Amino acid sequence: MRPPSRRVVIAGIVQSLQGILQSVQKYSKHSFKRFGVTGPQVWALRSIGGGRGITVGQLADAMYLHISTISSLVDRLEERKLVIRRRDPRDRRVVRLRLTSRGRKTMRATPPPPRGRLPKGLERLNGRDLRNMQRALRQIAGIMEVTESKPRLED
Amino acid sequence: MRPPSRRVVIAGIVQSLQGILQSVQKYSKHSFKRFGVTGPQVWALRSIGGGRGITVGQLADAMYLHISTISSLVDRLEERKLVIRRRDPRDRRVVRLRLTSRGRKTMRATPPPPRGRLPKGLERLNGRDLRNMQRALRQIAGIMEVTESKPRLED
DNA sequence: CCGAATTACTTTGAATACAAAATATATAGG
DNA sequence: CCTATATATTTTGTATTCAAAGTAATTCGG
Repeated sequence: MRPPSRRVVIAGIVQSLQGILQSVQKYSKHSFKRFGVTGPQVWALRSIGGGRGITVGQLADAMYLHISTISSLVDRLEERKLVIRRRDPRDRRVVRLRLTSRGRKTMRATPPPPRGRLPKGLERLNGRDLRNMQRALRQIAGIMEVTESKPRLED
Repeated sequence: MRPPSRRVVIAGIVQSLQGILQSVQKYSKHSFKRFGVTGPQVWALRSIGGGRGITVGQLADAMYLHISTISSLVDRLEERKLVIRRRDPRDRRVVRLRLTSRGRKTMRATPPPPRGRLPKGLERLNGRDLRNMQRALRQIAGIMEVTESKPRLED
């Protein structure tokens, strides 16, 4: 039993990545059918959570998404009475978000979405695996020429 | 100078992955501004290529996308006179796709999109890095619980 | 204190992506 | 032959995503 050829390894890598990209969408559809909320919506509910009034911009940072994406996502959550928008009286440019009781119930009922699950899952890996993973992803990012979006290290 | 903490490494990993996911879209926007075709469109042009009449279903397989996604993508390519749809006379359910001369010109003028660029980029890595990468992506896929979409190894 | 710049968010517009329903054609069974 | 089933594609509907333009509120410089 000889080791897999470079070609096979490369094909496997491309496929894994494709699978990761799609698992996000697959989860989303499945979640919508079962619980009535999509993946990003679940993720947003969890990010808003019990905290008292995360802002739209903070939510965008937390989810690594464009503010306008969050804005329309929140529109839908608000339509479904899962979230409430409230202008901050001190700085009236700011909108603060809170879960309704329905929102909290939905949040508790739905399993965490793939992207939300990742950090916790990584906790269980050892340091060596983590460093390898970081290296690998940086290499991929380099090949795909990612322009470092937001260099915030928060440590 | 102490080594980065686990937290920082994990944050870095999540960010890299997010960056990879987004680089696809970023490239697409950039490509559209510069060349008038988006990433998936470039990828489709290349997949159709010089071959004589790939079908819509085959293109969906090649790009790992849903047929309906391809159908509307081809709509846009056809509107812009980059592609021609032609019903197969033998089996009139089948639609075969070809590039127009404009389509070929556009294909040659645009750089390959991220997802198309990945396999070639990986060629330049050494075996150790490739194996590490495969391991890393499998771990991530495991955490995200990817349901193996299409087990086609083509080797 | 007032205009300019900045900040926070929303709106608009377009592409991508999937699923489900609809359409059209082909094949198989009786 | 004709109906049922299968296959290939399109259509419809919704969500996600980004960028750019627009709106409203705050802050800063003179």
